[in-house]
Amino acid sequence: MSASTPRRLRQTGRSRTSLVERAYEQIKQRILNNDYSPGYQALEKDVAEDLGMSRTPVREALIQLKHEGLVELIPRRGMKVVPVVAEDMQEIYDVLTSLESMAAELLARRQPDSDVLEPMKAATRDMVDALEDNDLDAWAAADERFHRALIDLCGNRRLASMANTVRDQGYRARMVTLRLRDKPFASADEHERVLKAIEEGDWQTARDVHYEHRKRASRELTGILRKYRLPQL
Amino acid sequence: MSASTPRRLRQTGRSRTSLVERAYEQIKQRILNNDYSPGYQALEKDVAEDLGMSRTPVREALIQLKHEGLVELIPRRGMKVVPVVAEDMQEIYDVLTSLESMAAELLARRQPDSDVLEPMKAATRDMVDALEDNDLDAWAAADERFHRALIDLCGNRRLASMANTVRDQGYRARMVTLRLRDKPFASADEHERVLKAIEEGDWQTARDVHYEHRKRASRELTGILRKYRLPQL
DNA sequence: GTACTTACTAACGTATACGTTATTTCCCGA
DNA sequence: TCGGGAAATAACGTATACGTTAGTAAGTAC
Repeated sequence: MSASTPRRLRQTGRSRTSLVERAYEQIKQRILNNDYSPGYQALEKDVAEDLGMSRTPVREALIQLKHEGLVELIPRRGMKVVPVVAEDMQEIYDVLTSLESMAAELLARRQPDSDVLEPMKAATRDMVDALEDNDLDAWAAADERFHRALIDLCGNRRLASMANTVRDQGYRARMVTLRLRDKPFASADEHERVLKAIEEGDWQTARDVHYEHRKRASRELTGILRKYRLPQL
Repeated sequence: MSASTPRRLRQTGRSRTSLVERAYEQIKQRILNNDYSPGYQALEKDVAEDLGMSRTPVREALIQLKHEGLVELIPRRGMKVVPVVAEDMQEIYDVLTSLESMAAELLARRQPDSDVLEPMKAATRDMVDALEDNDLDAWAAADERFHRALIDLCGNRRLASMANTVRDQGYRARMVTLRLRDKPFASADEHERVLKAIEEGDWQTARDVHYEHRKRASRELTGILRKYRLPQL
């Protein structure tokens, strides 16, 4: 009523993104940034207030996030940020191994021009540089870029969408374990071997090397989760 | 008002499944059964009337179906059953090849007891019998059961969910092409080889044989789509 | 006759109201 | 004091109302 309560603050007119999209992005960001930690529960109403909108767009965004495995919807208890345990991480990495090695195969089969692969090459170079600078965050970002580029370039949109979804599920765990693991020296080298095979059109090798790359990452990650007894991420 | 218009017909009390779930199942069934053919468009309101409920649960069901790639949601035009063209089928089968061959590998690695594999064995036997009886529908159903069982038994729930989703996307095309292709003699034999490798714990062979199995099916299917110039399925 | 503008219509996006149901708390009895 | 039941509360599921926007058609001007 008073001047301090600006009711009807609705986005009049020029909103390019719907409230559902905004709710989706913001909730997802909060989960990935650990603002909503694993296990965090909140009622639809509270999330809606948090985001300054009504329950409806929040509900629709939550349905999507449920599909992506980031939240669980429990009647009368609201949404819950699903914790990822070691077993989940195993599942996630097995799917990533499967989909990404197929992506490497598909990309290699397409015999892409050298410049098409530039994003992957640049990401790999950045990984080497970041490791020399001892900048783990930069390394992780570059590693993320490599895998994202591989997926984006493979030409299979369904595969890309699924791989991105499942990669997001492991994002928090990768961030947490980043400083608990040994220096990731092997990755850039493996990336270069994948790139070489792709450039040569040797799709079997591209697939097999990437398969081993992800398997190794999986072993490392689940090993750390067990070693440090990390209950959930 | 009159006795012929039973207002408040709402599911009072004992509804075990929510309207959203019912909407989801029914719309999906109609799509897979071709009651809603590829390209079919309908407004939210019309679908809601069709199912005898309001727009809200229909909307929420449609959001899920959009995520599964079965419908597209176009503002002011309602939902559209997404047609699957040859290129989509290639994408679908590449993903299936990837995920299912990983499933075969995972299952083989687990060294399952022989009786665990019984659903897959029974399905394979049924395929042989159906082919002898010249019963293509029974063959397709048994083939479907084999692949579903493989996915269910592999132990990776994320992989299973994704594989099921993408398999549904190809369902209509498989049904349509069932009678356009040569008799599927090879499949049961390939299934038996996968089973043998799984039982022996030879996960590389299980993976590779299943990979080739799906690749072959993919070639056949996309070949038929091109040969018969099937525009969309 | 064609093109542009304007007005009307219809569908969706969002908010909100309402009824149902699950959960929790309190009270009573054993 | 503990357990069970009932009532109250709170959250969700669903329906519906409302406002915005896009699409369409008609009319006018050039």
